Amino acid sequence: MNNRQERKLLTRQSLMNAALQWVEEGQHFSSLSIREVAKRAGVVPTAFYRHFKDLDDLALNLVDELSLVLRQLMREVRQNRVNPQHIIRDSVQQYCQYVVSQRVFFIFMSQSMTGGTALIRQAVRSELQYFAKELVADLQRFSLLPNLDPAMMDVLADLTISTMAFATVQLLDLSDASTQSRQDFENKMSRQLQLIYVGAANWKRKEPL
Amino acid sequence: MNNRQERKLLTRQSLMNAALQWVEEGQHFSSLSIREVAKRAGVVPTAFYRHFKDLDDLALNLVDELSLVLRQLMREVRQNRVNPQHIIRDSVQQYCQYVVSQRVFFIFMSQSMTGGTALIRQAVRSELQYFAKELVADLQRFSLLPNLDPAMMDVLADLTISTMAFATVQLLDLSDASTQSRQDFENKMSRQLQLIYVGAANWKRKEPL
DNA sequence: GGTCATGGTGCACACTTGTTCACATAATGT
DNA sequence: ACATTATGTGAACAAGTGTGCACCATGACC
Repeated sequence: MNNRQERKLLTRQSLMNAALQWVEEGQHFSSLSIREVAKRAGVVPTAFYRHFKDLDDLALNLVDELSLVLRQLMREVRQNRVNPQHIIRDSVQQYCQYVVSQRVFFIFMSQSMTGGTALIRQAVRSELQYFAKELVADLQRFSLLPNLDPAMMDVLADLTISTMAFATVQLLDLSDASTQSRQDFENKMSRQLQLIYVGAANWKRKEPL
Repeated sequence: MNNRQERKLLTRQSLMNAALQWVEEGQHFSSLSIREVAKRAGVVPTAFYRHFKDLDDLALNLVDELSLVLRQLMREVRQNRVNPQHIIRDSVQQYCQYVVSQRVFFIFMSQSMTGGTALIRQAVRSELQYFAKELVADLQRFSLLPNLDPAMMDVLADLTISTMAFATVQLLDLSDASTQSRQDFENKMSRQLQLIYVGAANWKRKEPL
């Protein structure tokens, strides 16, 4: 047979995909069992232990995959940036499309933010933090919003991420998948972000607490 | 013995409390079993069926309880409103305090937004919708933000709720419970909401999409 | 006071779960 | 070529799971 490492990575991937399949079917990750994931991966239960200590371990590796997915998302959105007049609307549209195409990862992310072990929540949160940091970097790179001091910049980034994250949950749950309601949703999301950035643009340094 | 109905309500409440206890211990609701909840309620497993069809049924009733908790929260915050100069900061502070005092309900809410059955997610979401509606009503009652048309008013309300919901998740997870980090958190949350409402105040009707 | 419905009990069943252990098989290193 | 070591197998166990059933005690009702 082929290289042994490759074979190992292959079944390992099978296990991770099996877990994702589980959450894609609407089940919660925390109700997944070792036997179930093994069965779906077409492997005997005990083989699981050759790859992961337990399901939390597997989840952490899924977060790593999620991390890659998020980074690619950022790259794509950054590259396709064209007209600065429509940054928000265009970014939102691309974002939504990406979420739909990578649905299962974002479901997993949503579940893990409130679901898993403290460690897993921590891991997901730190991914989002990274996202926020990048956003701040972008805003500074183009010298947008010079009226915001660094602290407010962080607040703005966190708020942006928070809004996107919550919107993502709703988008994933959008039962009516018609083009119309998708469009409505994107409009609403754009409006929300616009509201935030109008606020940022009009922020005065000395705003009281 | 006492009235039979009372007795029934009592064990029913025991079951619901047992479920809450489970999530309070950091477990996810979806990994709760009938036998476990029965054991914690000090009752035999089959007795469960005298009160609920299954665990989803119980969860729905928990959402009803959650509903009451949320309504009381609104009432409290509305009553204690004093200085309009500090509405946001004061409301945030009261809100955070309430979340901490009713911790378990908000954990359950967080879990259920991304966790449970479609039906349960729906139920929780509709509670939040109600919250948003009330917020809009308040804003209109005091004729604040007359520059916003009804559609933008809804956007603003949704955004507010979204921000609060996401912040709640973080607050519940705040490992460091020191007064200092609590204070920092409340400040950040206040800043975020201020940003939003500065945006709302400066919103022009004709803002492009 | 006798009947009945209600809510709780205990047992039973078949099924799933995590984890162990001895074993097979085939790629790898020498 | 041979010994080793990594990966997957299968049986086995004790524990936990949902749920059906017969039962029983007792408050409710006429």
